[in-house]
Amino acid sequence: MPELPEVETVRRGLSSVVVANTLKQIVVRDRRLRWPIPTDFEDSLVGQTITSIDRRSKYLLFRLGSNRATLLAHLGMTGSFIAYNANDAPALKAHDHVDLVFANGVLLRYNDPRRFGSMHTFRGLDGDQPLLAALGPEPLTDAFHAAYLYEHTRRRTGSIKQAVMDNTLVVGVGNIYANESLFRAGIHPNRPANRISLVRYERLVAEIKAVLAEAIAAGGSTLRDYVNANGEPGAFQLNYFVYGRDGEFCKHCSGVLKLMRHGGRATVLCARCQR
DNA sequence: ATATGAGCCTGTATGC
DNA sequence: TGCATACAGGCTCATA
Repeated sequence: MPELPEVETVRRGLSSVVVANTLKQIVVRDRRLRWPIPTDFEDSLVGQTITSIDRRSKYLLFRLGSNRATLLAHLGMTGSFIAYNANDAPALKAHDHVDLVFANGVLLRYNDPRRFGSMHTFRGLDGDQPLLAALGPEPLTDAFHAAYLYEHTRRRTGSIKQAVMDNTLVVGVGNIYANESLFRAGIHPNRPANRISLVRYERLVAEIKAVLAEAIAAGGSTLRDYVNANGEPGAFQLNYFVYGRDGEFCKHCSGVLKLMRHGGRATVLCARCQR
């Protein structure tokens, strides 16, 4: 399940193979993603050159050369982009929904069993895109800092776990990294967001940045589906303190890790280390 | 502004 | 062995 580190790893891998290359052919086998792939999708891409790939939250933004447009893609829960040589690409598998074929022989294949991902092109500013307009700051930039988080949680009585996963507050912190950063910061996931001091927010922000940066450095986490642009898994799952470890021992105090739920999402915590 | 829950979707794991 | 069920959970949308 790609979160920010996984999407960033994909972005880097894809950039090295498609930037400065021109799209020759688009094959859409199934338009039914999170939203249907628009019928003008293929025409808006053929002949376009990728100038760069950016990331905003967990969205990939393929910048197109001549018409100042952008291909906006989201991997959802189970989406993957894998780069092949068009000559020796493997046989089609289930859920290979889209192929992007480049003039230099690169084939980008999008596979997404659960079809929670999305893909469409747009022209104009990112901020005019409804999917991007309301997003909070990027966690790895200076715009995301303790005072910001403190100020924007003064009226939030809901749990800190749900707050850090709210994309209007900060983007890119999914369930896994929310669990990990709260453990690392020693904050109980149930704690109301407006009952956390600025000092503790400084710790939390530092841990969110650290865990995301470490995960990117490890090539992301692979639990089941995630692979990078070369089809390879990440390694950060080996460094989890709490996620998926309920019933096991806390790596700090050896207490037994507890399972609870926030908004239907699994939360794992150490009740002794997190207050 | 904040909070909650439904719904999207299929593969995998579990229980009977 | 089959079948039913729960779960995984990022995201948007509707509702309060």
